[in-house]
Amino acid sequence: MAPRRNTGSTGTGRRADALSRERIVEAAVELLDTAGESGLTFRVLTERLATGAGAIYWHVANKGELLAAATEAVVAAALTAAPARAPRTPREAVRAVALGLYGAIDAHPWLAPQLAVQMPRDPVKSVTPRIYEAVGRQVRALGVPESAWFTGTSALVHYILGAAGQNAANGRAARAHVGTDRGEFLDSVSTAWEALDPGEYPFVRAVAKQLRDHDDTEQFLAGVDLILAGITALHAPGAGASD
Amino acid sequence: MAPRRNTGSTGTGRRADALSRERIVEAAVELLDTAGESGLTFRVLTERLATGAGAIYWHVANKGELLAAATEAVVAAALTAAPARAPRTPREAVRAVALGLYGAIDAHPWLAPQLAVQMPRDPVKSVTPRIYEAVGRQVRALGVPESAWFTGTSALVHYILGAAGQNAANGRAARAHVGTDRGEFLDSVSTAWEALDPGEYPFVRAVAKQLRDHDDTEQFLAGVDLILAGITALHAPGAGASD
DNA sequence: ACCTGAACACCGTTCAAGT
DNA sequence: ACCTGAACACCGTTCAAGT
Repeated sequence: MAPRRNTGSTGTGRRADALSRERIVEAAVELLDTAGESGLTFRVLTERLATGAGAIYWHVANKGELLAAATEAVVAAALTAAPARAPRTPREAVRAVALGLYGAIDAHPWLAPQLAVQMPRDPVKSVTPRIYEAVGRQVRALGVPESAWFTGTSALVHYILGAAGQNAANGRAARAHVGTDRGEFLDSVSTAWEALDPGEYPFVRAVAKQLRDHDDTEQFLAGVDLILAGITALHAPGAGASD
Repeated sequence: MAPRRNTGSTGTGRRADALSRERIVEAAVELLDTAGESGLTFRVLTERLATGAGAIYWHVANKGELLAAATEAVVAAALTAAPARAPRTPREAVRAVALGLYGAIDAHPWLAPQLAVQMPRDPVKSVTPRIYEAVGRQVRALGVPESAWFTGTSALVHYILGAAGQNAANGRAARAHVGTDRGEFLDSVSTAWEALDPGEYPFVRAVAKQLRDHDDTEQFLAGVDLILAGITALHAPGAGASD
């Protein structure tokens, strides 16, 4: 049963700190950021907001809806934020949007699984069209034929979500090893890869040192460039290749 | 505390249906496939295997380890399975590996979030090196310089996981709408996209019909081809472009 | 209209006890 | 060495009752 929502004017004074869907979502994001997905609990949310469980359920149908709202709030903010430097070419514009999403997922690691699950769940109201619109506009600006728009955009979106998700999980894994930062963590993985069986894992051993030396963000952008190069190589023989 | 494991010879006759880590993992996969991730519960696992909870905990440290073991079993099988037609070129070989992973995630939708979380968690024993090895060997066979191996391989892996994850979530979402198959589901999404605000979502509206008409697997392979084209465009001016 | 908080059904995990 | 099953702490959700 869907809960009733704030239907508008309650007439007179509400307390300044009155409970609202907005405040609940805000508190949820804070909790997710500081304590991770398993840290978001109706009990601690209840304490933080100094209410009862029922109060939250009056504003929000269930935990899934709360997670969806938290996801949408954070992604909307990330897509709205202007890039540090105004992009001068379509390629730069694609990179900027990609970096914006990558950064948001890096800052809020709980976003990654959430986006994967939620994007198709409600593909209309949810965050999906926003992401496709933001990325797709820049693909269109590349000057490739319309038939290439959808393929190029969804390839980019899938790559961005996949790469950012792995990066976020890397951060979680690094944090799990006490006293280890991301660099040391990748270092130890690289060492372990070098020790794998040469017969079974020749390739992994060969790239182990590239894993050690790589910079996450650079690597991410290199992947974006690969897809961009593919888009312009398969389409648009003349235009759009400048940068 | 890590549980003790089966240390080997118990001497004499065990029951033919004796509990074992293998049987537990097998039952877990079955449960995940039929009931989804939320369907895997120690209680129903306990019933299915006709034991007590403690028995399972003797073989498996906790639920996370059980999920990791289930993931590895399924992915290993998918990577080992020979493709229907022997690939004749490096590009075909990349496509075959990509399709294998895509198909495994499509058949076992719970794999997608599991892979995202688990790959970095134990990047040595776990499934990660297997996937990188399988994909990377074919990238190497493309004939591009060694400096391009890692970037190209991780771009492909991230894309594959991202795309397969979205596809799996699409399936879940479609199944959630009663009496709706994947095609009807995408149809309704496409219609909804066409109804979005023209000022805010011009791009999404423009590609709505391509969303309706597309074939999931074709679309996935088109993305793989985009990355392959990018790899050969940015590297290997001479070799590797035949197909 | 909005909130309280006890109660319910369910979950992963532990552990003394058995064989 | 391997298994039993009651018990524990915790979770999301409901709902009669208050204001």
